[in-house]
Order: sequence, then structure tokens, then C-alpha cells
Amino acid sequence: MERLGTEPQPCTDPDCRGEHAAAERVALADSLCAARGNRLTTLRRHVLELLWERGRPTGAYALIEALELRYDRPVGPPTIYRALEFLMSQRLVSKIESRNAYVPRAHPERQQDGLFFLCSICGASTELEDPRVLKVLAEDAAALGYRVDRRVVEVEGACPNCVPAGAV
Amino acid sequence: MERLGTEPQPCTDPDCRGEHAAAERVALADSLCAARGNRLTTLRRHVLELLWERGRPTGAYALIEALELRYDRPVGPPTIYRALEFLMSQRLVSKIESRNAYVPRAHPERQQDGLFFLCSICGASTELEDPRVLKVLAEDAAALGYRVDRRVVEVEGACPNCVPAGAV
DNA sequence: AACGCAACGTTATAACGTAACTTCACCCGA
DNA sequence: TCGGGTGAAGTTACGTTATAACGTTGCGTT
Repeated sequence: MERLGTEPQPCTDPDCRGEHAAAERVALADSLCAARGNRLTTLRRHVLELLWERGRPTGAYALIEALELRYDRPVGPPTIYRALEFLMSQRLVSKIESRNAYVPRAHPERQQDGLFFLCSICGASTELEDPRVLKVLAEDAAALGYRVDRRVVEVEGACPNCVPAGAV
Repeated sequence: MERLGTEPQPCTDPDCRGEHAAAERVALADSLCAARGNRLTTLRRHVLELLWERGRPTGAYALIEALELRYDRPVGPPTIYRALEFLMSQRLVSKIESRNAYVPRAHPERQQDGLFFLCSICGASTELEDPRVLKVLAEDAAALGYRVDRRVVEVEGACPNCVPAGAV
């Protein structure tokens, strides 16, 4: 993993698996939003922090509970859903559709959504970017005459920690 | 599209886009279930027929309404969800995760789920099989040490009918 | 102060999905 | 023919996820 300076910067390592520290992530998110003229408010930052702290796809209502603990007062669903909507619009968060859950994106500065590998045993998720997938999907879309707005690529299975070595 | 005889058969055209008649689809489904020792009951067949008739991803509660019209009596959610579960187990139906909706599969005799191209304007969906996608995802999974159980590949955009010619 | 605007709070409800238990229909063996 | 076993479907109630609609706050501008 490459070192980052005091000013958060986009990660340029093409093989990076996205294991930067949470605080560093949020700082990068902040500067990205500022550069785009958008505001990473306290609430939005808290939601993003919670997602990084959890380290796995987290449902909206779990975020509500966590926020209520943190704020010691009720938090309504719209509060969370608006924050998530904003974070997704900024590409700071992706929704895992097959789980109705949300994950922080490893590389918010990159335009394309990644692929997600999901472990059905421990619940972990691993984000990956693979230009070959984008390329093939773009070719298929062109062949069908489709314009592409968004891709959802989720691979469910068992992660290395949960697959007994040698098992298939 | 190839002609089928009186006995429904799997489609062998690799370029087939799955535009067989609904009745033919259901007949094939019936024989597939029978061959596997499973029962395509009246209810299950009705649900499958409804999905073919709709021709687009359809939510569980829309299916409930349609069935209630057909039966002229209340139909509870578990009824539909159990039928969908069965149809998915037989690979006769796929769930479109990004829409919480269900579509009949063009080629239930094939093991792998396909890719789905979804039009956010008219709601249509197009199923496609592309071995290159499977191959690339398998390679990525191997590189990460993941075992693959299921793939969700959904491409949202605009279908040829909804994209003004020449627009990007 | 008055205004405008964006974010957030609040209430209610829609939409999607499941648990738990009962009833039904059918087949099979005594 | 009867009884029992089995898998499917019916029924009620509830859990989970998401949004509509409207009110309030806070802050910068004039």
C-alpha cells in the first residue's frame, strides 16, 4: 500500500485492495466533496465513519441504531437514507443490492463502481476493480444497443478465511 | 429462433436471445421439473406464466395482485414467495436484486445465471449469457481466494427503444 | 430583521419479506 | 376403504427496508 502525505490524495496503486485507515478515508472524502462543491456535513461524515468502522456491508437500520447510541436520541429512517443517498451520489458509498446493505468505497475518486466479492459465511466484502469486466459489459451493452448508467456486479461465495484450505 | 418439436427441448442456439413463446416456456419448465423429480404445481405454473406474460421484472406484490384477480380470492405473501423460491431453485426464475423483482429465465436448463440489462426508462430487461464475464469473475475470485456460489450482474441503463437514436 | 436555501427532524406509511402454525390434497400400504 | 404420512398451500401476524410529506433549524445574504 502506498504512503499518503498529510494532504489526502487519491490512491494511484492499480493493485491496491483498499486497506487504508478509516480516518484517512474520511479525510479524503472531505476533500473530494469540497473539490466538488458539496458539503460532507457532520451527519454524513458520521455515517461514513460508521461504515468504515464496521468493515462490512451494513444495513440502514443498523446504522440508525449505531447513530442513536452515538447521539443518544432517536434517528428516523429518512435521516439515514438521505445521508446514504448523498454518499452514493459522491461515490463514497456503494449499495450491495443482494443484501440491502451499504459499504464505503475504497476509491471514491474513481468513476466506475467496482465488483464486490461477498462471503456468505462471515459477511465480509471485498471490492475490486477489473477493467476487463467493464470492457466486456460495455461490449455486450453495445451489441444490445443499451446505454450503460450503472453496473451491479456482486459475487457471492466464501472468502479465503472461511473456505477450509484445499476445499472447493 | 429455432423451431421446437412437440416435446419441448432445451434451446441450443448460442446466440438465442430467448424469445420463445410463453406456453412453450412453461412446457419446457414442466418437463425440466419432471426430469428432476420436482412438481411444477398449478400455483407454481401460474406464477411462472404470469412472469412470462408480463415480460419484465415483476415484484412479488404485483404477482399477488395478478393472482388474486385470477383466483378471485386473497393470496398471502408466503404463497408467492414460496412459489418464487421453488422456481428459483429450479433455475426457472431469477431475482433482479437491484429492483426486488423477478424474471423468468430464458434458459432454465443452463446452470449459470446470466447477465441482465435493465432499462430504467421502460422497465424492460434483457438476459444475456456471456462466458467471458464468467471467466473473468472466476479469475478474480481465484486471485482473491474466493469460492463462487452465485453471481449477480445487472447493468442499468437505457434500452435501444428508449435511447433516442444517435444519443449517447 | 427578513429572506432564501439546503440540511435535518418527525410522523406516518408504503413496499418487501418471513415465522409459525393450520389445513388441504394426494399417495401409499394395511 | 381406511388411516397415516408427506409436501404444498392457506392464514395470521410480524419483521425489515424504504419513502412520502411536511415541519424545523441554521446559516449566509441583503
